[in-house]
Amino acid sequence: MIGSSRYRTHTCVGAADAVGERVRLSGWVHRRRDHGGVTFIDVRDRSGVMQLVFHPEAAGAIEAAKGLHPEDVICVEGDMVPRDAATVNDRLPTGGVELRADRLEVLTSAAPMPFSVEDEGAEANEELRLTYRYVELRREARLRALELRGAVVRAIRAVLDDEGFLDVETPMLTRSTPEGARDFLVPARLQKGSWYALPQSPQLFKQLLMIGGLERYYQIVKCFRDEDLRADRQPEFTQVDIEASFVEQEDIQSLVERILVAAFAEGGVTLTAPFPRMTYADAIRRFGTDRPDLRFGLEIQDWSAQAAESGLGVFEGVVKGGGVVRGIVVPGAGAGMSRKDLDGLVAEAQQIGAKGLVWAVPGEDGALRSSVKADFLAGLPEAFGAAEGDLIAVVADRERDAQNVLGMLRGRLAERHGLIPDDAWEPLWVVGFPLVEWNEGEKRWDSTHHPFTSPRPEDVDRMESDPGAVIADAYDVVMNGLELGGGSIRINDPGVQQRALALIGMDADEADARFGFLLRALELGAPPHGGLALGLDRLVMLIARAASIRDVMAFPKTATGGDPLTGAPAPVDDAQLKELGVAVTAPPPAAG
RNA sequence: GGGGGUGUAGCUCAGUUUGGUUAGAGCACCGGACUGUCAAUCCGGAGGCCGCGGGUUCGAGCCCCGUCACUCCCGCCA
Repeated sequence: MIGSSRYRTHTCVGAADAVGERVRLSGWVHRRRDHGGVTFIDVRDRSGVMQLVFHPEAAGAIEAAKGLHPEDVICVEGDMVPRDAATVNDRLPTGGVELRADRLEVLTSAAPMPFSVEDEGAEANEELRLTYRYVELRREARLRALELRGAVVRAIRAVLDDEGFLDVETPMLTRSTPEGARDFLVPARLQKGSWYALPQSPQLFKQLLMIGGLERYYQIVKCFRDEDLRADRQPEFTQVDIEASFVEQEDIQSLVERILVAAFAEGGVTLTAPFPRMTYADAIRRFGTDRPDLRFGLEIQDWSAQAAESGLGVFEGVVKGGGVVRGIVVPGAGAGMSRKDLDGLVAEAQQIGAKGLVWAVPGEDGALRSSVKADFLAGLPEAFGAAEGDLIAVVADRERDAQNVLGMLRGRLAERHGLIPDDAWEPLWVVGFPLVEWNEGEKRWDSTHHPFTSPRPEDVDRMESDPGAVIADAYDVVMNGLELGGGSIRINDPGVQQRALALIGMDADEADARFGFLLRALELGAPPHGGLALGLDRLVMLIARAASIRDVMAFPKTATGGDPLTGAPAPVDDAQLKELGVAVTAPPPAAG
């Protein structure tokens, strides 16, 4: 064990094997039980907890023990002894032994805690826990999450190192690119008026490494995106970034499968490779999302043809206008839902983006409880295979919007009605993404993945004539409805790259100004290459069965991007700004 | 930018339904008792800008308006 024996000869849990020995432990006071005569202290270090017992004979030590407070840092010495049979604690890994302490040194005394370390059942509110994150990290659950994260990283590195991948660092101060997420910017003091951007991913650098002949690169690296936060999204996060030369899609996929099998094994989850594949088109059609959760059914069904003849004005109008009428069946969900619940479901659908929602619940003898007159829905339960007590939710809209709403409702309803099995793991490759998508607001084509993604070779000829039909050599890996990572085979032909940039509205001059360095590099001998990036935080969150990405990060930020511990972000001195040539136009933040 | 939830002692929460005396409990804290506990127990004490601001009212923790913080979701996140 690393560490001077001045402080300890064993860890708290390790000492359990040292019965009969003289033992010294250091750690935090977990709990104190003072019986007037005999006094017990549970001392805790990273390994866990050991019970100390102080007897009145241990003069000096017991007086000090009676004065201890939770979280005092102490060093104790004594004899490891087995406990009497009657006092064994089966709920504690070290419950068969105890340290009969006769020397106690308080290394540091602690002020009263802002919240209890030992009572993990009482979760203090998250802002307070983040303000005192270093106290919260002492809790078992936090500690184990970080240990798991470390183990997952080690497992991933082992796979990549075995395969000859080289860990190479890329710059954090780099160039802003207009596509994708909003950049975090850093002013350049030596070139006032110019800015660095923090990387959204090392995308271009890893391609340049391939052109540089590295052949196999990986990096476990921080990335930055200035967008709104979510339970599974932080402004700075970690990617497992991978790129390889002379590879095809299947090579990357099987490598990533080996990585994920090893990573999930750290959490006791056995995954079977190869993972199933599904095309983007199928994913959207069946599940209304490009990252389907396959742990449950509730597939989207089409009722457009029948709806066109239903007699219901909304349905007929939508279908005539080129839209669709589609729905999902939630087994057993309708039986317990009141009119108020069902109205709430309609409101929820509208908040998600639906214009409306028609619900129906088949009852006894073919009766139908529904939000519109049952006559309009004749044949619907039969067509959808709905049984008595099931909930049928139907949306009529443009195809894209209907699929989107139903996709979201599908997940929410499955969750709410307990249709998601515990400890189920359903990995999936989604492939065959379109190269570009039409951006109606901006009236232009946007990259689905990013502008360096290669079209399938057989589609290159159609890039100009029918851009929307071009399929990309891109692939996402999905687990339980969460996107774990995505990648692609990259363009390695400068001409095709130029055409890809032109397709998303970048003329030759602009392309040259922004990505001239890449185009030039592609002209100087670029091997075929491709790769993928995994979201490490999300991956660990899944393996840890955590509810939030924050649970597997040591120092996460709040939903408004703040760090209650350090107070970041914060205003800076005028002198600092002047030195950088930066002026602030925003009003000063209100004092807390 | 939009929708929902939360905010009362250091912490976790009750009190808000139906406005009405001095706002309670457990843990933590301070003092005391206790020789085998493991959420130790028992006795006593201290601790409150009821998030903040405004309004209604004879009277507001409770009703109304605004605002802030945290949180979940939509938008956003190549």
